[in-house]
Amino acid sequence: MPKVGMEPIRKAALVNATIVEIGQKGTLDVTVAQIARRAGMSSALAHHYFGSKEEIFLAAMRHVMAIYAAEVRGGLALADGSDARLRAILIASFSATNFRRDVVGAWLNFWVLAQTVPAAKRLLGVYYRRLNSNLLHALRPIAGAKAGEIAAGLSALIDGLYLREALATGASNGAAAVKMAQDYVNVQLRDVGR
Amino acid sequence: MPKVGMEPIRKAALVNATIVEIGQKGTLDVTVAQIARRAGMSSALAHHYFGSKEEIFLAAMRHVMAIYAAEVRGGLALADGSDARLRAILIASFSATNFRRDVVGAWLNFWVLAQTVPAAKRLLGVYYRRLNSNLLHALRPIAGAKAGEIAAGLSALIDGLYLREALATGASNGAAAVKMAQDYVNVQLRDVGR
DNA sequence: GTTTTTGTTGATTGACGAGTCAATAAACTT
DNA sequence: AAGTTTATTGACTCGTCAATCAACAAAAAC
Repeated sequence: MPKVGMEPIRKAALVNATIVEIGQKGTLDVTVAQIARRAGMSSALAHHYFGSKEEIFLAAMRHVMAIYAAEVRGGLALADGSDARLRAILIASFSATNFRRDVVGAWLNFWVLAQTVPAAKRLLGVYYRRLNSNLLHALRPIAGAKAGEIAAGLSALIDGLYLREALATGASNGAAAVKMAQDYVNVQLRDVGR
Repeated sequence: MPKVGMEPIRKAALVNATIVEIGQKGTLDVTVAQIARRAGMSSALAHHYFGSKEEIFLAAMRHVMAIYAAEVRGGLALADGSDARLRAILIASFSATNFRRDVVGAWLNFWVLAQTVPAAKRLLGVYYRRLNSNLLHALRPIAGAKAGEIAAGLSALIDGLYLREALATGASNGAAAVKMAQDYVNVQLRDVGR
């Protein structure tokens, strides 16, 4: 019963299934068959649309990052002033969509993937550069010369908070993470002199 | 040419080879044969001594953590006063032995392993609890009520710095990491009022 | 000096999984 | 209506790898 125009639907389903599967299993060691099954199709079809497992992984990674980027952009568009901009970035980083357990689990595994697969590394590089640029833009007016240092520390802290979330057993708590990151910035700024 | 008393030597060689292999390849996807080959023996012998691949991984993880714990203990033994204790922990965390690229790469992969293998998760739990207890012990006298919060932030920051190191391309720089972590503490303390 | 323990490996087994292929069928094109 | 494109899958290939086994050798124990 082939309906035409399935490609984007199938691809999207596979991408979502990949994120859930990797995040839930907590490893990149998921089979194409498992992903395809979760997405409601045969593994042959998954190969048909993506060509290889690696491509599936990269598409999933791209998707996670795209969602994140969109959310940041959305928040930033409404933010007025440096403090608000900073806050918007943090809120997006730990939002319900991005800070969900399985998504964070997927992130952790994409980090690992980036160690092996150049394309994944490039993707991650894009993310880091964008985050840094966003942070700098928000910080420079209020932190001056120390903006660079604070941005570096903050982004490391964000990564660390993600890592903890991936391993935590309790319910995930984005608000607490935002609070901790925000506190870091506040204290650093107070040190600079507002 | 079987010399007797090989067991501990072989096991140690396998553990080291495992860390290097995982760290260098940047993935848990290393075969027993690769590890054994690097350690100068057949894969059958590796199985003979450890029983399974998982046991080899766990032994390697235990080893990395044992080295780290020993180094912290060593530093702490010489440290006089809270500031010195804190400093000792940070220096050990980013020392040349523990902050080596392949070791950090192995760490990252052990994090992933902990998502799947309960025994690995337990091991990591031990590490976290010990780190937290060490940090609290050093911080309580100088940070009072805020000690818990600072310890949590600091350990997340340490994790984040490890993560960056695992992904960084340039030469590893433990001193910079120590500086950043130390700065975090300093600023937080200044906020509390010394 | 025979038996047992310890060390060691090449060869084999058995499972699993990525990727391919041939076949089937609905839907568009002309 | 014939031909082409798109969707879809079951069956198969081929490689890889963890784990086991049988066999051999040196030391230690008896």
